[in-house]
Amino acid sequence: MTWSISQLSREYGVTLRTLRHYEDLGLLAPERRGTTRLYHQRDRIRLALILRGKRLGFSLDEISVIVNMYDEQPGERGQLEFLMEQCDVRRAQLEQQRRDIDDTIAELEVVKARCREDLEKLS
Amino acid sequence: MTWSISQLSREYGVTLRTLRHYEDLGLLAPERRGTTRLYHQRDRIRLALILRGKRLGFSLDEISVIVNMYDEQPGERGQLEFLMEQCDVRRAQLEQQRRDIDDTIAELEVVKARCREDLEKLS
DNA sequence: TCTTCCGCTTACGTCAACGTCAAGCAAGAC
DNA sequence: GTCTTGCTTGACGTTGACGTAAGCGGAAGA
Repeated sequence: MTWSISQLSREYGVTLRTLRHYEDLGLLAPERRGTTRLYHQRDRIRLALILRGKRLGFSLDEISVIVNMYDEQPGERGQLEFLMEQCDVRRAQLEQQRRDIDDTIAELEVVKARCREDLEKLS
Repeated sequence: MTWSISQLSREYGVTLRTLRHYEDLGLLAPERRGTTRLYHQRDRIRLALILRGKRLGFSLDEISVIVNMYDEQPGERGQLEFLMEQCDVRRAQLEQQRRDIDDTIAELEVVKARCREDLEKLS
């Protein structure tokens, strides 16, 4: 099962340009039948990872690091230790982000409560 | 108690240019003593909100909307309802982000576990 | 055969979020 | 006085993440 560039584009809500751009950056590497791109399941998974990274506000460079972490081959000791370190760094960053999110949600609820009060005074 | 631009800059780890840029966009509005900027507590709070928004990956335009939500005056019914709606929209977005974070953290743990296994095989 | 879709590459354009000078003012140190 | 330090306002430069043509190729339908 493979997909064309426009099928993938429609399905994930991104433009053709975007998909080609990600390829230029080495984030995607679809098969080629002649010059035409053929996307496999592994490309879809990568794309999903990329888009999730974007929703989290990471740059494509950072995303590149992250998605490549998922399919590293075993490698040598130093590299493995570096990879684990990177995991921890990302994790710390993500947990900070989650705290930020919780704080923001809490504050939004305060704003809403104030709105409700003001609305009641108006009626 | 007030702060100069370079004090604020040092404290929050942003450049002078950035602070002036935020002012150009209407995100900050420090007092002026002559031409010199004087930042008050309210400016510090706003800056903290802005930076938190950035950590969450929002654009300065979006951040502008959010921080201005915090200090809207009561206003009329339509506006209040719109504001509450905006709160819900943001909240939904933030909750999606939290799910993304949790998924990513879980996957990072998988990567780390694989690393640990590979390391053990090496020793 | 002609046109109409895809799809391809090349390349310049754009927008956000600043970076990076340049040039100038004002106040305190020497 | 002048030198340094800190602040100011332009204004052009840069980087990331694409947008937007322009121009071409191949397959498929009228």
